[in-house]
Amino acid sequence: MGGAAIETSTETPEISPPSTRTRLLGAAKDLFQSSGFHAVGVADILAAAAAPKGSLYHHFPGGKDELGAVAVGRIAADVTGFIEARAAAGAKGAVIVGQLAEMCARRMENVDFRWSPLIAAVASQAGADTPRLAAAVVAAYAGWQAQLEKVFAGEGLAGAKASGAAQLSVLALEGAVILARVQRNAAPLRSLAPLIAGFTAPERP
Amino acid sequence: MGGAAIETSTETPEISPPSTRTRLLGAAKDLFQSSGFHAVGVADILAAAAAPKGSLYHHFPGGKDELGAVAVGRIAADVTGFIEARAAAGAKGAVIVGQLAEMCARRMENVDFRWSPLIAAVASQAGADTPRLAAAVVAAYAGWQAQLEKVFAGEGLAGAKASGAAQLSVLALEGAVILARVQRNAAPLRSLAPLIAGFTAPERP
DNA sequence: CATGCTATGGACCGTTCGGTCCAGAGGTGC
DNA sequence: GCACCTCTGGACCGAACGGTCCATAGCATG
Repeated sequence: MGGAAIETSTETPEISPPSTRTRLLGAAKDLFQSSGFHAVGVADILAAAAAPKGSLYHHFPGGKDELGAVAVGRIAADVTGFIEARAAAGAKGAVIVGQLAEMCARRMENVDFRWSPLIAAVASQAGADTPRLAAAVVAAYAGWQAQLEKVFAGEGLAGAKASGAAQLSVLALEGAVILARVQRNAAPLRSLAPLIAGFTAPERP
Repeated sequence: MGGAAIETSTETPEISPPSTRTRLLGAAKDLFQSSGFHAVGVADILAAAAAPKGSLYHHFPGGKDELGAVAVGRIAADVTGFIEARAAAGAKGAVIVGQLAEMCARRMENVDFRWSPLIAAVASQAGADTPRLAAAVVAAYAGWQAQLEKVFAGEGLAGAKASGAAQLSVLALEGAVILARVQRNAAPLRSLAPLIAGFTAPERP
């Protein structure tokens, strides 16, 4: 394990070793998105990350729950970053959602629909026994929605309308991902862009 | 593989013992919708149904997988029946979807969002290790979509448009259920009716 | 009554689960 | 050198998992 490289790209204000912890998170992200939370065992994550058990519980004393929560946070941050970048580039909200959907579609097609982006697969499994995971999921959805709402508002939609459009975007994306995965067909994802565009179009006379 | 002829065995075709098999199915339906597939153990189902283990594997030799598949078939049939009834009564597609959403909203509010209708919670967990469950989920979505498509077509929408509207209805319902559950707020569900209505409104001249 | 079949009641099984514990490697400051 | 700390490696654990097995209860038949 080369310890020379230092990645400061992530948060963790303290000294942050890039190696094991990062690999654990990467493996967790990938596996949770592939199979959901309950279907993945810590042994699977450990194997994928080539890490021993002790390391996991050293870096994540909260165990699987905490690992899942942080992983969801990372996934959410990926999406958040994408939205932010596109918004900064001046893209309209409907376009951003369309690009997000197209990205999801491509990635799912590439792996034969054995994996799905976003967190729908995890969202429906967070319960009282996994408080941190549940909180992370709530935060992720709230974050996306708030961000999109700002974008929509920025392009002139009235408050309630912007909020509704943001909510619709998130729910449609998650629903489309589920449907696409089950049907092994990206069509639902590709139907989103015109839908959002229509919803956010200026009022009809 | 296509059709996925899941034997839903509608309503006790033989001598009807209202007993063990029915209780098992009811418990399975409820628990899977509450917590998803992997999070529920057969012991939980057994306890909720007050049935011994032997009975489960007598009635469902395929084990948990088969039980889940049949349970999903029942859930799907419930919804199918509702759509059929409303359609027969002459309701428009958009209205039916709105009523479905409102029904979901009410039920989720009643149990403080600890339970969700439909099968989103199960859909994202069906994998290669649960072939029957996966097939049942596919069949459920396909069934709803086909049924709604027929309703939309019946009220004058062109083929592609009717198909799109049906797909949108299903994906939006599932997405809204997930979002509503996570946020503990039925607002996403209540935003659906106008959305579908707008989408299926007659083309502007 | 004897037979045969379905359904039930649990004891029991091997596996896998998430989690704990501790010995020690490797670095850093005194 | 020594003490101290973070991090790694993996043996180990009790509990829970899904599933098998069989004795037998109930109830139709011959």
